[in-house]
Amino acid sequence: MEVHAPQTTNHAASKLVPLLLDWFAANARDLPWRRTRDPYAIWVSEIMLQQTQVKTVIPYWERWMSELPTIEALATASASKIHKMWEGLGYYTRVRNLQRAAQQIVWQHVGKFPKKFEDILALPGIGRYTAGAVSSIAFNQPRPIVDGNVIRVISRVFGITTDPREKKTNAQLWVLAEDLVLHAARTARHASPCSHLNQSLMELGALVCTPRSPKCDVCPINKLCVSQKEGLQEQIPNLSKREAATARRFIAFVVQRDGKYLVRQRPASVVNAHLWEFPNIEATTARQKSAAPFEVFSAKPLCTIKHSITRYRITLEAWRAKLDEASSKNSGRWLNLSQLRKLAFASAHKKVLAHL
DNA sequence: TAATCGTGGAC
DNA sequence: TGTCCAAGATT
Repeated sequence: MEVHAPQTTNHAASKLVPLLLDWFAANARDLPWRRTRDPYAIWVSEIMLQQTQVKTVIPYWERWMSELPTIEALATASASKIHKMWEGLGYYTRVRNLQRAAQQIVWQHVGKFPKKFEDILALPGIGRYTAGAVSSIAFNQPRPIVDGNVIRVISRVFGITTDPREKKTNAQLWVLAEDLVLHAARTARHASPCSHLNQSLMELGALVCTPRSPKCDVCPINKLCVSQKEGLQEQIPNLSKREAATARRFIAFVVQRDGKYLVRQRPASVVNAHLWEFPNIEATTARQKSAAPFEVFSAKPLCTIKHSITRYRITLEAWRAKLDEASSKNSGRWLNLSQLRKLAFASAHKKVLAHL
């Protein structure tokens, strides 16, 4: 077999790949989705893991695979069920795209998860990273991946000091990641080399090559690492700083009548779309105060929840309140506690619910 | 392209 | 305790 790989990085790849594969074989965590090669199960794990820590995902993934063990089961599940199963994970568009993709697989691929990279990439909610992850992990195909871990590991090893989010630098990272996985594909010493090479980069980033205080002394590739040699571990990756968070305050109204509470479902195309909440308004200055159809009657708030959504630091005060019948327009539903607990609530409002 | 989308872990 | 940020995708 003739292989025409770029000369520049092939040398580095030939040294890095065996070190990474050996390290992964000895140090990989026993994560539940690593006990299967079912592409559906691996796909679900990848969607859940987007911007979400492993520790958080594990119980969600276990529950999901128990309740919705097949693509067919997901494709036909109710919207309320999939939202409830995702409750607390955040980025709720993910779960709707997951189901849309399952339905697309049923129509277009006879219910069987596609193996062709372009078909995987065409599914809703699957971008370049996730397509590469499922291709390599489930099917051992030599497709590169670049996630937050890989950005850190590769940019440190190769001493890349430019911002990895810049187009040019990002493209460079994908090329380097591809060099590595292509080299792994030619390695006969390990089973599933593409799967394990890609996972080794992420695992190394998660366990050793961490954002702060990387454990360079136990790193399997420290002798090849430019950052380690030059002491640039804390400078790389060179990410620009985030915008400072903005404070916002919301008032939620807990209205009770005959053992039932008034709740509403958030509309599409807003934060926490489709999730349930107690009626609320954003607190503004007294001068601009908007007329709320509620009259607060308790002297103290029921509870005060502090949380953050993207770049907003939010304080949510929940008050017992009466409905102003004159101005109320039947916006919401009256449900008892048992019924409320079956709905998917936005996280802050779920905490309010816990106080009732 | 840059902004947006959630939440909780970790230090 | 505030800050960063975690197996990104979409618009």
